[in-house]
Amino acid sequence: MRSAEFDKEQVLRAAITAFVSKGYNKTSMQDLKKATGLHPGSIYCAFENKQGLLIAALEQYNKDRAGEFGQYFKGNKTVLAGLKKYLENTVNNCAYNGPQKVCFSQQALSELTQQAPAVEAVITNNLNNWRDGFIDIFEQASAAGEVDDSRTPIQRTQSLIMGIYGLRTYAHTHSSHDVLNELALQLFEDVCR
Amino acid sequence: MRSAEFDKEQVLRAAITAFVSKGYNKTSMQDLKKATGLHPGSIYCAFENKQGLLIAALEQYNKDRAGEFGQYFKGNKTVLAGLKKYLENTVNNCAYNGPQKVCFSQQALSELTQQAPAVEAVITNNLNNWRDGFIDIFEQASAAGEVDDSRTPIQRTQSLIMGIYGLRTYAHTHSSHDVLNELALQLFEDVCR
DNA sequence: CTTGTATTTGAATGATCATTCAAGTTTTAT
DNA sequence: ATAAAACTTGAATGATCATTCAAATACAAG
Repeated sequence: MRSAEFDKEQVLRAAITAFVSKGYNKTSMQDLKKATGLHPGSIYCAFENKQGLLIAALEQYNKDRAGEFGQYFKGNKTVLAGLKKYLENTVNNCAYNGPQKVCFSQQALSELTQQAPAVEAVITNNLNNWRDGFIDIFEQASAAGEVDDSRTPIQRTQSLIMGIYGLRTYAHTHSSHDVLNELALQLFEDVCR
Repeated sequence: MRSAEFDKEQVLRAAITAFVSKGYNKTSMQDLKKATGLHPGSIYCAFENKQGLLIAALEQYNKDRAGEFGQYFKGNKTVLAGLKKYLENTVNNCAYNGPQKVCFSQQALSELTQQAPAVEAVITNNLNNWRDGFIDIFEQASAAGEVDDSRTPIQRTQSLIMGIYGLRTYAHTHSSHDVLNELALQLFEDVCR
């Protein structure tokens, strides 16, 4: 009996950074060793294999993002003001030149779609949680009369998520902060109209 | 002096299918040999290396898509009717379960962003051509009075492209034909409003 | 302190991969 | 017909990779 010497959250966040910067397939165990400080054997002892580390990292990412999500919807006059802030933050992340530019879940989804069911399951779970958060937001906005009932919270959420996906992909080629801001604002209007 | 024995377009289309089904990194030369019928040496003789084949394939894809693009905007009563058809086709491709589900350019962009400048340049060129096509469409629509001038053709194009990116990504997890259709219709309305 | 158990280490393993190359084949030009 | 040039073949090469493993280390319980 002996407990692990490393801090799991710290290791997983380091792994996330490594995976995001090169993509899953191009990130070698050596890269992960450098990033996490864990030797290959330790990684296998703790996470079974490389894919297990990816799954654990995706789960950590989900946890982190879920916590972040709540922050944007506390202490605002209106629910929609929180959504606007959330979108501004998304734009800033997209326009920022460096790692973490993309969403880890979205990146992994693009790379591993239809290739690793276990990974896809975790990602789908992540995205469903995210979606449920937005549905809740739009239900609140609807109850507060901030949006009318011409579209259901689910419909608005679907359009919003689609828009955010698109915004992130758009940023891959055109990362002008101004254009992205304009697009995000238009998305906000279209979704809340 | 001797001309190549293979049909270049045919080879490149086979390569596209191979790349799309596994992603660039996971597609081995053996996979490409099987898909194209070309031995490794021939591929290197004709395309320099694997990345050269990818670039040639992306250029072929661009050509094919450019031809396809025009088809959707010929013989319609209105310009916007053509756009609607185009979006319907996009939905069908997304909902279709199999290879070619995703856009080759978009897939390669996600996988190789900030890792292969030569590849990124070709993709950016592809996407710029695509964008210019839409700008032209919206200028026609504007001239014909099908859309007002509350937004410029460029702005409408940016929102449309963002939406299509999002639609394709959305389809990765939720490929219900009905939901995608609804999303596409809403996108159409938002962009043409 | 001792023993059992779990983790860590880091080199070894075997597979896979992109690329090269020398020999063979086909075409073109003379 | 002959030679030169270009393409094809497919095995060889060397690098890289995920994974394994045996030895070393550290912890917990008795």
